[in-house]
Amino acid sequence: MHRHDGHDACWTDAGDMLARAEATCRERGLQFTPLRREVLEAVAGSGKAQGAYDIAERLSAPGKRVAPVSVYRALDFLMEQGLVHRIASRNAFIPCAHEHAPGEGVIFLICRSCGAVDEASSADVEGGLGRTLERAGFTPTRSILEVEGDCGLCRGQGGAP
Amino acid sequence: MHRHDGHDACWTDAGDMLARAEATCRERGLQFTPLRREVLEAVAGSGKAQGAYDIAERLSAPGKRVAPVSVYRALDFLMEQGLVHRIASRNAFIPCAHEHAPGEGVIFLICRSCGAVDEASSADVEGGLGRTLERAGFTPTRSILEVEGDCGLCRGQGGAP
DNA sequence: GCGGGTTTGTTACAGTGTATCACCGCCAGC
DNA sequence: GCTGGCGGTGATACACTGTAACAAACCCGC
Repeated sequence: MHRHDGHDACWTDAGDMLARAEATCRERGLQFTPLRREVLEAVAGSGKAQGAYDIAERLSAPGKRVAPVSVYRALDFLMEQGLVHRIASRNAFIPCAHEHAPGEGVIFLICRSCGAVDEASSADVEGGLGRTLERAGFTPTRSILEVEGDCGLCRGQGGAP
Repeated sequence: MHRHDGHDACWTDAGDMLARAEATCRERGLQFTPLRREVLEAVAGSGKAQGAYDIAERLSAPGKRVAPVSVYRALDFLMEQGLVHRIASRNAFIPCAHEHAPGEGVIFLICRSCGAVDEASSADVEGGLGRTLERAGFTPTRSILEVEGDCGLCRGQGGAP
């Protein structure tokens, strides 16, 4: 399981992630274009989940506007490649913190104080969910599990920094 | 656990639900106003999850417009009372199909063919999730668990009706 | 009746996401 | 070299989702 080691060092190194993204795309014969790289950097640049419009604003500069629609396209691509996750309860995006086994479920732990999003996984939860779905006669294709609360660091500090 | 017994009879009787809503509000000293009743009926009237704007449109008639903002307020109230659930992955709302034990987690099973949303709960999943969160040092306040897939009926029929 | 709280109506607006078309760059094939 | 296709990007417009702010109506106890 992935654990916080500090509010600003929550994610794996940005360099690692970019290298992994590049490798993944090359391997699959897909283009890791400058825009896609910048969007991934922007998503990873903050410890928090980023909205598409936040990303667009962050990438825009006087004389170089990045439209939200471009950001959405890049995000769609990055999500398809499993490099970025979408947080449905926030309409926001986070970089994928690690490689997932194919089909492995992810649990998002969203801190309501500092806004950081941690990823966890649990065979325990998955097993229980699988059994529950089977009992219900339901064949899953995708599942979303998001938990809001207080991360250990924030609780220790008694609130947001 | 709640089970489908047909595409059009998925929910508990609308009458039951309205009676329950009325009782809940009376018991808590809250008003079950005509608007709130209509919104609850509209949410329950279709087997599918309804968007707020769909509900507004459905409640509007020539000469009597119901604005989305009013629907949102009614939905907020109904959600606070636990009479309606929000499906984060769809930005849509469904009636609560049964009484939940306080603090009990709910699993939403969303059929991608027929759009019906079933509710399930599982002590198994909750236990596993609780242990996982504890290991992560995370204190939960709210959790969302939504599974998309094919319900038994649709899979049996090989698709949407 | 009056004051105060709650509910609803109305308008305006912010935020989120998609459709559509045009343009560019690249590369295979002639 | 030219051309035609294809994926990526830019740009505009638009639909959908949700909230803020204020006014009017309503209800209830005094």
